[in-house]
Amino acid sequence: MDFINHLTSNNIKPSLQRLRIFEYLYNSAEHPTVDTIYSDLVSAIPTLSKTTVYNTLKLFIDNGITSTLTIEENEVRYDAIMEEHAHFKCDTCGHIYDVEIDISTLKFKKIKSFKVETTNIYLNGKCNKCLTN
Amino acid sequence: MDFINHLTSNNIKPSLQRLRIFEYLYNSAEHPTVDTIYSDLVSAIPTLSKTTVYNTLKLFIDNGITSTLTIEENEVRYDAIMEEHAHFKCDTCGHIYDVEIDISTLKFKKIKSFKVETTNIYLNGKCNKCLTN
DNA sequence: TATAAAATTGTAATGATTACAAATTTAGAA
DNA sequence: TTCTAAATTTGTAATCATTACAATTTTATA
Ligand SMILES: [Mn+2]
Ligand SMILES: [Mn+2]
Ligand SMILES: [Zn+2]
Ligand SMILES: [Zn+2]
Repeated sequence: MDFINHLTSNNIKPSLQRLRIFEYLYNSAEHPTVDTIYSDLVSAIPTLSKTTVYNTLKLFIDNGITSTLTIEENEVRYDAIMEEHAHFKCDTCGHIYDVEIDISTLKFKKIKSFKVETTNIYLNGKCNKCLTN
Repeated sequence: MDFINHLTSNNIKPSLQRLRIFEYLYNSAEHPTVDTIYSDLVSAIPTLSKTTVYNTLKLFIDNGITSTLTIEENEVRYDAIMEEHAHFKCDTCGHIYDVEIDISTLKFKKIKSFKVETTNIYLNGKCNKCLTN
């Protein structure tokens, strides 16, 4: 993944902050919150402001290279993987897993006349790690 | 629907406030927010406090007769229909529709070893009303 | 270099939710 | 019925994530 090119080709000027934030988000499997992103990056960018993290994520979202996850109310999480997938949150360890899903298998009744643009699927339960412990 | 019996059989003493809040929620198709619930009921119960609305909804959730909807971040919505169904939010008119869905048709890859306990499905798009206008 | 635009930063404001203690209501014993 | 304790409701203050906004810094370009 060429991050500079990815930002540039999505009309985002690749400043240091934007690059680091996107790299972090893309490489993290954690679907981090703003606080986590800020905490983990502030040592590498000592001048970083939390406002910049908010601003930057909003920019990413507006330009279609990041999406939000509200699997749990009161905590917004961010995801730089834009390919269609669902999310599974383990009630025990709290980890959020990506789940591959074929949305075409979803059979809705009675909404043929609606135009569905996005589909969000959130699962809760116990992951295999927690089940075998 | 016998509301008093519904509350009682779920270990909730049916006070006036609890009854009115549950009735309102059950009869509303709007998936209302705390603010809407409070605003719409305060004329009928002039002493009603917003804290009571929060407390009561938490009680309903803990006792399994209400669930939350976080289809949009920054606004929590409530639903007294506990039968499995998905939600569709129209981007144009903002209305949230119930959508019948057969979750058994969902085909996940690679999570056979996970134990899925709840499934939340949120759709966004345009409803037929807004499409034909 | 000089200037304007863009980006970043820090602080204050907002708004939803929660904490908590006081007031009121309810239920049961005497 | 009257008294007392528990349950419920209420109002206010605290918390915390997010947003607004103005000041500062950086970048681009003439
Ligand atoms: Mn993901
Ligand atoms: Mn519903
Ligand atoms: Zn787990
Ligand atoms: Zn509509």
